[in-house]
Amino acid sequence: MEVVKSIFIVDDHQMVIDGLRLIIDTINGFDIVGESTSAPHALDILATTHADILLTDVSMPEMSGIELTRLVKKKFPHIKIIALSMFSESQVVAEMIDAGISGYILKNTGKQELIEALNKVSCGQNYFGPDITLQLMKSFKRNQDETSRLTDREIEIIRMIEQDFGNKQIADMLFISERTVETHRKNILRKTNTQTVVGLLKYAYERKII
Amino acid sequence: MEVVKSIFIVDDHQMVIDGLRLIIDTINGFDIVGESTSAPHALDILATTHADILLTDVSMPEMSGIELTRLVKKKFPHIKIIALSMFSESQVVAEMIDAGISGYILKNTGKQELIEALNKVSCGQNYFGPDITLQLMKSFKRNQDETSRLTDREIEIIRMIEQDFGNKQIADMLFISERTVETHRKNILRKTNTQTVVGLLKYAYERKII
DNA sequence: TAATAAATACCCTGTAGACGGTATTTTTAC
DNA sequence: GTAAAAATACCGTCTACAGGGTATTTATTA
Repeated sequence: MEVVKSIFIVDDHQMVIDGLRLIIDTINGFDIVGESTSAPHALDILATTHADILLTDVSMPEMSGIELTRLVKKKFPHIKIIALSMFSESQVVAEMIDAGISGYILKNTGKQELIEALNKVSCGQNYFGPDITLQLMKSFKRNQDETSRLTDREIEIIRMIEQDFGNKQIADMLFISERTVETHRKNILRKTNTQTVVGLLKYAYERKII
Repeated sequence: MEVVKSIFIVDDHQMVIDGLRLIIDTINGFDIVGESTSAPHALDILATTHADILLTDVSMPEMSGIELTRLVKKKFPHIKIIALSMFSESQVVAEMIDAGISGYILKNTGKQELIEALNKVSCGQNYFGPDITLQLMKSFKRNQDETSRLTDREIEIIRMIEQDFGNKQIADMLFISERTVETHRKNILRKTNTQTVVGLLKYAYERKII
């Protein structure tokens, strides 16, 4: 007898959830046990609902898919997570992988990819669409000599740079030395492979870091 | 016998045009003689259509309301122009006034304002909604010591600064001296009342200059 | 045609920040 | 408990650019 896997869906657009339901209803072996348009809300429900697989959007208003993934993996490590996204930004994909996802699929690809992902993940494997893999390869190549992931502190400082604060001001606000801010700035520019503030901000905007 | 004024509408959203039609149909003394969702297209039609009043959107893809206004005023000086906009950015309003509009109304205000504007403008007067007047007053106060309108060249340079080009590069691309770029940059910062590139770009983004 | 605005150009000064190091403490992870 | 990652900190150099002038040529407009 086949084991039916239970799925929980989180996406801030109800329409997307409905679409996923339609697709999943056509395949055997999976059962949707819950849904939510809000990540924090989903966390609450998951405490009282048994789910094997969590399908979650990446960009959501209250809480990003990355944060949700981290929290779910912490509280319910047995739940496998598949990320759904409109974009294949390698920075985001990398963070999601780091957060513990088992799969990442693009919303604009066909239902076949979703089905394959569900099957793979449900039997313990990972699934990343061809586009994603390609992106990751590129990104890896570009950053093979650089650990390019920005730290929380660095992102915090990027946000302040964007507010047009100088090193002195940032130092005062964070209660750290101006030297430290300089170091952070230096590391940020190196990691993002940019040379000036303007280039950095473009980089940040493109990757939706700020 | 009342003279019926003919109106031409330009807005890239057909929905807005339809809404305006509904409102204008309820009032006497006005007749819609044409419409277009494209500014260049509208210019063509106006050559063969008699219109007294042009209702135009401010932000449109191919050609902005400002450009359209300038061209219409040049080719058909008798046509009175009323600008429609979602925003009351004083910079934009000022440019529209400079271009030769007779009225400026916000899209989110009631139909009463539109009717009043049409009546005022059709008998040779101007009409600017209370919000607009307020904005202009503020702006005037802020810039009374500064001629703050940016020139075309200056905006061109802002766009290049945004692309993260240095003074040297900009100079080369525009075939002018680096000194000239420095002067422009200086004037831009003075006019926009900003100190750094980042501040300038924030200013530009807020006012939708770039 | 006279006046005004815009675009062009040069010079000098001071400083913020980009870029090169090195190094210690704290936090996280295994 | 130890290794790795992140955050902290300092130093020197050098350049791009902000900010202060002044001035000429080229539209534009009255």
